[in-house]
Amino acid sequence: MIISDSQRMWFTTQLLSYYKLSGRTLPWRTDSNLYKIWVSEIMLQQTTVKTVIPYYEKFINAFPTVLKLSAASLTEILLLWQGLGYYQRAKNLYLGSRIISEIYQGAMPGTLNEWLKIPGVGLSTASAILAIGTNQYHTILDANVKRVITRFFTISSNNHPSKYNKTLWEVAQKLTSKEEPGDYAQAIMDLGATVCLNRNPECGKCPIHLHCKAYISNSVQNYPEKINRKPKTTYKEVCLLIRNQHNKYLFVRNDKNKLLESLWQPPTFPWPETNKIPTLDSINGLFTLHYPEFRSGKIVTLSKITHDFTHRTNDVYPFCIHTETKKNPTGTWLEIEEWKSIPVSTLYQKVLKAYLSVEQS
DNA sequence: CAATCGTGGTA
DNA sequence: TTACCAAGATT
Repeated sequence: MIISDSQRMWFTTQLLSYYKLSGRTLPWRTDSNLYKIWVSEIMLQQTTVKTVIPYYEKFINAFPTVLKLSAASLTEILLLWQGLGYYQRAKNLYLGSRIISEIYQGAMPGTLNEWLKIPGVGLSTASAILAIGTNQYHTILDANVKRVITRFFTISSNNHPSKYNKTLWEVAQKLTSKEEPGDYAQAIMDLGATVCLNRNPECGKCPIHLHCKAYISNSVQNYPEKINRKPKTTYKEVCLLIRNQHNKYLFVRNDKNKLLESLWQPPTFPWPETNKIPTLDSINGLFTLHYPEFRSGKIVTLSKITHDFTHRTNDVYPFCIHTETKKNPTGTWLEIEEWKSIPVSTLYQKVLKAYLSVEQS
């Protein structure tokens, strides 16, 4: 793809004046610094601005500097992150804050290679941080940029995803403003997020639509190409609300599975039968296998909870077990409403809230 | 490198 | 209701 200097100049000029005129006012754009931009960029990975804003405000309020963040505990951080998803990001921010505090003495890194060593920071995020934070000449390639440039040049993958991605990086780089790379990065993201929308783009409001190949050929809806996803599978599990003689419930931290790792939840075990649902009688064998110390006591069957992830559906079959154990298992005993003091995923918040509403009725 | 990792919004 | 998708990185 050949892009001349004059093409680039026109493209960037249009975007920069668009940004100056109608760029969004966002929390991480006011009273900004590299730390806050880093936090915002991590939160915004695969997550919409609207969802991020309240999380960002709470996070920066609790951890206003990288040193404050590095002095926190992972639990404190996950408490503020719960419900936002992709929890490895929170752990990476924590790890990164420790690196910056110890290796860089709290000074935010100023080069691309330094940022690329921070966990969770890839090429696009590192470039965004430096372009926006320091106006260094770096190119970003996020979903917004991909949407804008695949439409503008009608770029297709032709079943060569690797070559496709390489082309996108090259085009994105050739278009990047050399004078104002920071504003340019924010301009093209604002355009993608508010005008060049995935569905129902508002091409009439677009500052570059007159030269947009997809607009000219009336094929905007064909770009970018849709991602072929694997068919979603259903995963069934039994969830145990284990209640002891002090009216406390057992919570455990997920240290085994990558999904929802480091978050807390009631104990669970997988339900292997695809076509049968777990019942009081049928869970007995597996219950004995997984939690022999809690075999005694009454068992109450609760309603199924379903939760959709991107790649699979979880069907959770909760049971409430009454037990009188003096053993101290791995985990912690809490009053049912005390789950709010530990980080819990949206999935298990659903389970707990449903149980609580049944308990009260 | 294709699969994995969360959640809420939207059509 | 279901499917798709968002300021991607990692393995």
